[in-house]
Amino acid sequence: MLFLPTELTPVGVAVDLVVLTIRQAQLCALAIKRTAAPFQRRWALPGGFLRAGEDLGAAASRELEEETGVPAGQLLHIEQLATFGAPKRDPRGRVVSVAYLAFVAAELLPQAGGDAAHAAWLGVDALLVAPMAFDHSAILTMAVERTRAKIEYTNLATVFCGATFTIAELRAVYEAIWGETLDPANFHRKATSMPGFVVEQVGKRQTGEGRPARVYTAGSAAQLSVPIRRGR
Amino acid sequence: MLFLPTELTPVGVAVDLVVLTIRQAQLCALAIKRTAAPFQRRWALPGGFLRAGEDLGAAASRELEEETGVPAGQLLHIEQLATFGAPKRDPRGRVVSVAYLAFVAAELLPQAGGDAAHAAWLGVDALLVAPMAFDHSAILTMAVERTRAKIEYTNLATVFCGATFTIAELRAVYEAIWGETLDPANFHRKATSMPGFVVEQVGKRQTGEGRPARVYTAGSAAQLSVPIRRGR
DNA sequence: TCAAAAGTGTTGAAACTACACCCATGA
DNA sequence: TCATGGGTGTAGTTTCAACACTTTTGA
Repeated sequence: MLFLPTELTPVGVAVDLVVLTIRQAQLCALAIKRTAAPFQRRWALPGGFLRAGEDLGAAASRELEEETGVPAGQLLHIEQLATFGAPKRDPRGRVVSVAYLAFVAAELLPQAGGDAAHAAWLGVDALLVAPMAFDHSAILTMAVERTRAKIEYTNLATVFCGATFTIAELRAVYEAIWGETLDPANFHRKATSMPGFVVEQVGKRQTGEGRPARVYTAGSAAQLSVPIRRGR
Repeated sequence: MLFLPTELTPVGVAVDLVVLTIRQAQLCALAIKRTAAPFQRRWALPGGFLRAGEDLGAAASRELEEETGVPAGQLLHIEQLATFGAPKRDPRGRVVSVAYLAFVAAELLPQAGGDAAHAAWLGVDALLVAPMAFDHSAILTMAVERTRAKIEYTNLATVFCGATFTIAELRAVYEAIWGETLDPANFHRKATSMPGFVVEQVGKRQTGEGRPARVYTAGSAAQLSVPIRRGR
């Protein structure tokens, strides 16, 4: 283990982001349409190179704020997903990319699709059938799988809701991410009885027709003692 | 997103390994005693720099074989753990390290402690109380947590056993990794009734006193339909 | 009064824990 | 025959899915 930099091939270190939110009952990811070669006109994940003296997580947070305008904070989750480093993944040179996964509440996002037509929120299923730039389809696939698994045993689904939400809104998050419907009665019982999952607030809210629902905020239990289950 | 290499700080990309096995009913990791500065005489994880044109996973497998003599194959598991890239994690320069987690059956390992005194299998608890080189304590901590969680819902505990094993030997793996005892009767029922977890072989084996036990091999189900549970 | 969504009750099935008990071997 | 660990039986408890039913609102 001799040292830098003589024996080393030049390697670029990049950070790519899978930013997920829920729009129109669909799990959506932020995608950027490439305007230059390689992979011109294909969709790509937002990302960029690591800066001098910058921590990996800091680079990811910086990119997230640049692309969405949302500063790192409470109604937001960001975690490292995996690192992709196949020798030929970028035709221009050797680039190792550390992928991050972020969840953002839709209510925090600017109304429009972003700056011009080159950035868009696209449903992940639609995005995955189109060919994406680089190995970004593989990154997105892994991100969606991780997300589907993670909301089972953590309270991270609450991040997709705003600061306050009803149990039905929280259930809609699970249904959008898993693509299956859940029994409203059983989900309600489970969510409200799980210690630390959600915290009841004063007041009620009506979302369309029917009886108004109680309002909750996210609880403090990051790990759920009993998982929320998908179909078996 | 202009390109390489002008705007980039020189970054070294390394691969570090957490290699786990079970010895004397203890979860043990392979550690290397550093002989040079920095962190001279501290324990470090095995690792090295990524080579030109080499995939990350290939670099990890290569390091694993170099350090343990075990070629990548059946009785072995290796997966990416996480990437560590704090700016000051290596005092000699900027190094981003992709950590991998490997499980090896003890029976595959050479009998002695390895080549000389600078490599050793140490119990993870003992290793974690001593100060390690770089941020390797953090990497090892994450590896142990991942391992403890992962054997709950996958069949990876079988990797720590040899090609064939008894249910009691498999139970001993869980007990070593979790540091708690499990009910032999209930564990036996669960392991043998789980579809695809273990496959019964002809023959029996006696491990010390008592009735000889049936012999099994690992089944094909990577994910267990119902988790093996630790104490709640 | 009706439709719709929120929320509670109930029941039968399944899974789990704890532990009693039998089986097969060596000493 | 005793000690030891392998393996099966079983009873009480807990969890869960399914769905009936009540509550609260707007139209």
